[in-house]
Amino acid sequence: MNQPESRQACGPTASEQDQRSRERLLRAAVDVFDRKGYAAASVREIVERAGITKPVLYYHFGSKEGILVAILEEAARQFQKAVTRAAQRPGSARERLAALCEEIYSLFKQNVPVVRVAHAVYFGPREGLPPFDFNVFDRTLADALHRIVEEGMATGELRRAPIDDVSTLINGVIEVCTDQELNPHVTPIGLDGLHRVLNLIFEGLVATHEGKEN
Amino acid sequence: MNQPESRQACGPTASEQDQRSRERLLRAAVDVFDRKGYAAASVREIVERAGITKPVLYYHFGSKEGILVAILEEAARQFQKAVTRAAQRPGSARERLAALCEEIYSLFKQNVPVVRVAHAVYFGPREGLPPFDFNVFDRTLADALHRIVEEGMATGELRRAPIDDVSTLINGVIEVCTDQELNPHVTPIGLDGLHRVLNLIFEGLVATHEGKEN
DNA sequence: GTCTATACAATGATAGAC
DNA sequence: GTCTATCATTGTATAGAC
Repeated sequence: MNQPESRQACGPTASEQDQRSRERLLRAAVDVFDRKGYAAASVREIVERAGITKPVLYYHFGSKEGILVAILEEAARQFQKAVTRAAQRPGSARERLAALCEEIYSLFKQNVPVVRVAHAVYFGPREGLPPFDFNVFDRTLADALHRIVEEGMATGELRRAPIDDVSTLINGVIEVCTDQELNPHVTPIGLDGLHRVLNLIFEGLVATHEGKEN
Repeated sequence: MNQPESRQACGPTASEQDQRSRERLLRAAVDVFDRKGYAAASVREIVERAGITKPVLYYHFGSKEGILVAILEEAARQFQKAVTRAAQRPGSARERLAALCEEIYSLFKQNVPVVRVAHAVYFGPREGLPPFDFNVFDRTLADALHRIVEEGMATGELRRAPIDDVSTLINGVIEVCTDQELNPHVTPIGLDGLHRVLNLIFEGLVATHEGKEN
């Protein structure tokens, strides 16, 4: 995999060819898993779409499950990177929460097929699960949310309330907006809509706030 | 199916036996679809679990897909019934929205396996879909939400805002709470949590409301 | 590292008796 | 309406040559 490359430029190396096949397989697998579902996807269709043959897939990933795990691991890396990046931004709690939601929404919007595959596996059957820790997504997001909300309450910017409830609520906003991107029959609310909904929960839905102290 | 029953009570009728097999098959199918996923579920396992044989399944439902559609249709009926019942309740917009959320949450909580199956198919692969209108769920809920929110704004109880944004928000609260029931790794927020989160969005997250007029 | 050819298990569905 | 027995197809995975 990592052998030194002391050679002239005269066509693809063996390991370059290697990487190219790997990437083609990953792209093809995401596409087929997305359209057919993991269980109904056939190795035959994946390799045909990648323009190579079956043994190449088994050489690189060992099994059909192996290529799914590789996809999920890459998705988890991207997700953690995005959340970490957003969580480190400066500003008020409200700004930082909005930035976090925006970051995740954009990431999902740019990778809809992968997100659909991950979503399907996450909520999918409990028997026959691939060896992958699905809760990295939850934990990563929950930690970031918890930290920001806690600070927002400490500075008095946010109302006192159970932190986990607030996290759940923000989680719901992200979820409902991203889920709209996954469903082909629904017209997504978009980034603007996401911000409008966030404003709603910060300002509150009721018109008169006579009893808001606590 | 509906032949008259002019006979003494001396053991199960043919049509009674019929219904019994049908129900056993439906229960077994929900269980196996839930655990293995629709595509990975085998007819063999379903009929074994139901304690009957393959031809009985094909006699009643025609195909593996047919039994899935039957499950979804029954789920849609239950859902519409629950939403209609909740939407007709009296009270303030806030009370009615809470009642609607509670009704749906309770229905889902009492039928987790079926909901998981429906959820998986709803977000599942677009190719190989069963002949079923998945948007009955969306439309039923969206209509009910729209009506209540509209009335709440007309009476001045709720702040003026895009109705669809408010609907999306309530939708997100329902979604995030019910999704927690579907994921075995997460401890659900429960009915109390649902109400706390709803209170949060009605009252708003920010501590000081200096610019809350529109 | 990639190919051709194939092993072998499991699947959805049906024919025909009762 | 329910059974036994069976079919044709498709699936994942691999052996062995290059």
